[in-house]
Order: sequence, then structure tokens, then C-alpha cells
Amino acid sequence: MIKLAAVMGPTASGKTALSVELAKRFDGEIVSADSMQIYKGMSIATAKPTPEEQNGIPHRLIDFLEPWEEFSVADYVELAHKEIAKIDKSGKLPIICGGTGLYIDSLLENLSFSETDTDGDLRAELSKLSGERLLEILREFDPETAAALHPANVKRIIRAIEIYKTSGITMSEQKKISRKNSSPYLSLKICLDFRDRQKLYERIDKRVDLMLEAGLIDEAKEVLSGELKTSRQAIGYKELSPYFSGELELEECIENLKRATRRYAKRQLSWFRREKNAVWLYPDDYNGFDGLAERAAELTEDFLRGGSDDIQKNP
RNA sequence: GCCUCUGUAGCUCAGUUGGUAGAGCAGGGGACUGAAAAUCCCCGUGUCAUUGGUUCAAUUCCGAUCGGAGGCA
Repeated sequence: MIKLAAVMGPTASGKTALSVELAKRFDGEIVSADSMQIYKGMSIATAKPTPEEQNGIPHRLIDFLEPWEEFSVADYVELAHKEIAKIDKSGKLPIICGGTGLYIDSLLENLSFSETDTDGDLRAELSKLSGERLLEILREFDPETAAALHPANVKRIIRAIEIYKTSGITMSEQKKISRKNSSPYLSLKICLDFRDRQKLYERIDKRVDLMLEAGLIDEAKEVLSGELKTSRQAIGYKELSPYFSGELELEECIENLKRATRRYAKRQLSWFRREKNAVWLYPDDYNGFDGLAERAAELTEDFLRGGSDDIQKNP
């Protein structure tokens, strides 16, 4: 079993600072779990840790992909396992840090994904059909998954059909298969949240303003002029696009950007809340960053000493 | 000072021919297995400004008071 720490939480909750602090104290290296910080050039909008913020701690799986390259959870998991293995081999503590819940869980639970890749043509073909019709198709071979999907959620239904059409295995079967291999990790999961949601939102608003000062507009222009794939989903560019095209005032786009970020944070929280065996830390319970860091360090120390049983029980 | 309009959910406003009210936005909750910063689902009680009166019953009608907007002097 490889021991590792994971720091998760919504955007702007202070994950970066905390993970770097833990890395400093426990001789760790960071493996990012962020679906957008992986891209080169997309630095300001994704709040990618700057060299100063990284503070000498190696950050892996950040800033290594071109925005026009495709990427998915399966790719992430494969890369992350390798990075963790390397860090572990060097005797250091792997620290996962990020806000992409799907990536973190898939990694820590060691899910195995099906052999087949995605099928763009099939997706295009299927997306011509209505959600109801797609559900009917899915129901023929995978009623279980069909029952769990809402007709409006076309994207998910298509994926479920795609899995079966390309591999012959249904999604519900695939889910079982994916859990065959137990996880090689023993993890301390630290989730960040604010007791006062308003505080989080204030931080988000403020951070967007800082991004603008740091040159978000120019970065957006640059990024939007290039080809985008998975990367096009990043919050920070698509919201500014109506400004560039003259459809909306800048002020309005900025408001939309802030709101989109707030909603994203809310979705992240709803993912993390169902996390099993996680320890929740609330920055607004402490006077400053030091208190929070101290508490996180205590938890980490206990965890590394072997008191993992305690850690597994979430207060 | 006088006249007119107006005061309903955090915001913008509907509405009740008198039986205590509903949309949009904001916000909240949830789902999540190869697009996940994506995709999708669910959620509306608020002294109907205050205070008297009429009435079986007033947020709705009438009066007064206090806000707000406009007009005339």
C-alpha cells in the first residue's frame, strides 16, 4: 500500500497553498488533479499555481498538454498512477491536489476503464436523435443504466450507448468490471470548505478580479484564437467570448464569469460531500492560514504514523 | 405646498372581480465511471410598507401615516 495525501475542495478554497505547505513539511511532491490546469497557455483562467506558489515543490500533471489535444479521465488516471509510483519510489510523499472530483476518485479507487476509446462518428450520429429515442435504444441492452438517466442528459446516454456499441459490454457491466482491482493506495483525504458559503463566493469574485488584472483578457484572446477540444470547457474564456464578438459589455461578461465559477464551486462541493472517509477542514474556523495548515499537518502526521484507522473515520 | 403614480420572495416585477400569492433572475440541494471547469435533475411562506376602518373574511376596498418616482407651482 502506498500512502498518500489528497487535498480537495472547490475553486478558490486554498488547495494550492495547503498542499504546498504539506509538501514542505512532509517532503512531498504534488500530483495535480485538475482537468484544466493540464493545458499549456491556460494559466491565468485556471489559476494554475505560479512558480512562486509552487515554492520549489515539484508539481506534476500541470501545464503539459496542448489545448487542441483530447484528454479524458482514463488518460489522467494512467498518467497519475505513474507519477505517484515515481514519487513513492523516491521515498517522498505523493500529495494529490485538485478540484476535479471524477479524476480524484477514479484515481484513488483505482477504477479501470474499458479498452475502447471514444467514437466521434458514432457520437455525431447519435446526437441527431432525441433523448427519449436514445433512451429507448439504450434500454434494449442496458435497462439498468437507462433507468438511471434523465432523457435530457443526452451526453450521458450517448456515452452509455457508445460503450456498448464499441466494446460489446454494457455500461452497468463495465462499472462492475472497473472495480475489480482494489486500490493500491491508503489515502488521507482532506476536503476544504467554508462554513460561510458567502466567504467562498467573495474569494471567487475577488480572484476573478485579480485574474483580470493579471491579463485574463489577453490570455482569453490568445486561447480562443487557437483550436480547442476538451479544453474549450474551461471557465474563463467562453464567458468572455461575447465581449470579443461585441455581443455583450465586458462588465456583463465578468459577472457571468463570476457566476459560472460560483456554480462550479457548488457542483464541486456536492461531489466532495459524498466522499467517504474524508476529513473536512474549514478555513473560516481558523484565524489564518497557519492554523489551518497546523491542523492539516497534525492529521497528516497521525496518518503517516499509522493511525490510519482514526483517519478513516470522518468526524 | 398641491396633484398623480407606486410600496408583494435577496433583486426585477405579476396577481388576487375580497377567501393570506407566483414568475424570471439570484440562491439552495442532488446526480455523476473515457467531454467532468462539462452534462443533467429537483427546490419558491413572503409581517403582500405601517396603522385604523368597512366586512363573516382585507395583501386586495376606504382613510391616515411613513418610504420611493414623476408632474404642477
